[in-house]
Amino acid sequence: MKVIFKENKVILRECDEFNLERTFECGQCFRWGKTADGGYKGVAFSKELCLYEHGGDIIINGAGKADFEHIWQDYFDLSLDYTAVKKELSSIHPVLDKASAFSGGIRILHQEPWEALCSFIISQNNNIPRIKKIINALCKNFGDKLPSGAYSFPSAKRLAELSMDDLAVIRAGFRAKYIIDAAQKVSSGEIDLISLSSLPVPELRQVLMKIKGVGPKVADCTMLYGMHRLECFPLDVWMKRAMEHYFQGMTPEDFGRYAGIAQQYIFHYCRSTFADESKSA
DNA sequence: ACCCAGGAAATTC
DNA sequence: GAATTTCATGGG
Repeated sequence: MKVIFKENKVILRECDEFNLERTFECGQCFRWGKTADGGYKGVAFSKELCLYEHGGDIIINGAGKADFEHIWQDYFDLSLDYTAVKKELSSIHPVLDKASAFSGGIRILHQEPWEALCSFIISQNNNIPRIKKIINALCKNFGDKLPSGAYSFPSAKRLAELSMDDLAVIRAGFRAKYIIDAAQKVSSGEIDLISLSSLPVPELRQVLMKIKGVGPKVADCTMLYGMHRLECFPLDVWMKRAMEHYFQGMTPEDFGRYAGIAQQYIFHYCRSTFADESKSA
């Protein structure tokens, strides 16, 4: 991959395995959306960015060299060779081979730990359009206004000050008390997401689950999407179905060090396949 | 009116 | 302890 810096723009040439739509719409993040001109715009690390695919290049609009090297290279996981990852996954199971080939271009974003934790608490027993709506309201009401007019994701410290009444405007329902508990534990230092993120996965999972509203699934999503622990394999209703259908007798550990990427490939594959079945039925 | 939504806590058996 | 019910809210 070649990286070209141009004013406030970064161009990625010969960047394999980066499909914007699949990466942003696969359910790992909730603050990116398609623009009228076919790009994807979103906010992360309190900065707004817009990406385009153009003639085989990826164009990152709104980032200079410093931010690219400090934030976005890591955020978009650009140093991992996904072609090699796919090859490694393909040999684990025939269906995974199929799912990997089908779902090329998905990258696991390295989001901020607090944003991932908070977002996946909100995601429980919920659907993606409404998750996005709630998070959007959360940012608009309690985040900081950026120069672009967009809003940052509010810090744990900011949310820890809020009462249930304050938080009612985001219409999070029963999840509101979980958000406040998480914000208090994180901002007080009782659960220090940064220093914890080097713990072994099983221990880290147990600590995260001390937060109200955080069970195994939310904990694993936080680790996978917010701490880049690629060996995590969140088991939701879709994945449980997939495990019964295609991977009987296998456990998340059987998917190896890139289990989280495998999980995304399988998720995308299953949803597309089942959606097609219901269309043709 | 009824059903479901990338779950987890509370309750019941 | 494992199975079931409840939890707010909005969209289809």
